[in-house]
Amino acid sequence: MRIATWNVNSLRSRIDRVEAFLQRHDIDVLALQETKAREDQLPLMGLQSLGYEVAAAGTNQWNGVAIISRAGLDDVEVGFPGQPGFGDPVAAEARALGATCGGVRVWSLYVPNGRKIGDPHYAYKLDWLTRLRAAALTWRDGDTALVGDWNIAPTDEDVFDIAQFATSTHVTPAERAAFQAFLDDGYVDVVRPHTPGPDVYTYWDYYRQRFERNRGLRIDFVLGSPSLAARTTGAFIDREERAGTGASDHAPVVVDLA
DNA sequence: ATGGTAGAGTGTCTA
Repeated sequence: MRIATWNVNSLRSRIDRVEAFLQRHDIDVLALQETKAREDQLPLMGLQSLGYEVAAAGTNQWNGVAIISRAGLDDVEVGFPGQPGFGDPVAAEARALGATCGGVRVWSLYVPNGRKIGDPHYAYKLDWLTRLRAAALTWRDGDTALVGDWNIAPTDEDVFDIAQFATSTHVTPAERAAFQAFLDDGYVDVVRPHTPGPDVYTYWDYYRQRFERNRGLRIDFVLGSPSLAARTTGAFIDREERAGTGASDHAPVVVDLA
C-alpha cells in the first residue's frame, strides 16, 4: 500500500495537480492539509471517477484537512479526542482527520502554525501537540500513521539557514521537544531513512524564489507506530511537484508499506 | 523592522 501526505494549499485550485499526482504515483491513500474548502465545496467527481472516496473537514479559508482513499475509508473521525479549541471551534476542528484505510489508521494533521513566539497561537500550538501526544499514545499499538504538516523543523539540517530562524517559530526548543516526544513514545520518522543526503526539504516559501534556490524546510512528516514502521519499504519526497507554475508551497511525501 | 508571493474571497487575513 502506498500512502502520501501533502499540504496542497487549496484543493480546489490544485485539483488537476492532485489527480495527476494520484495517477503518476499510483497512490492508495492521500492525506491533505490546507484544503481551504468546506465539505460542500469538494471537487469530488474526478476523484470518484478515479476510484477514490473522500472525507474532509474544514472551512473555506485557512485550513482544512482531507483523506482521499481507494483502500477503504472507515471510522472517519473529525478531530482527535482531547483536541483543544482556539477561537472558532470549527476552524480548530479542521486540523485533524482520522480514518482507517486498508487496515491502517491514518491521521491527517495540520499542526497549528504558531505565528510568533509569545503569540497566543504559539501556546496553542504547544498545547495542541501535548494533547495529540496523549491521544497518539492510545493508538501506538496499532498500525497508525501520523502524517501531515507539523510546522516544526526538528533539527538544524531541516532548515536552509538556521541563523535566519533565530527568533522564529518552527525551530524553538519547546517545539522540537514536542516533536521529539512522539519519537520517545515509539513513533518513527519512516521517511528519513529512505531519503539520504541533504535534500530533505518538503516546503519552500513562495517568497524570493526559495524553491529555485533550494532554500526550504523539512516540516512535513510521516510518523509510524512501531508496527507500521516495520512495514515501511520505501519513501520519497516528490520535489518535482513543487516545480513550475501553479504548485503548492509544499511537496508531497510518499511512503510504501508492505 | 519590512517585504516578498499565493489563496481564500472583495475586506484583509493567513501562511
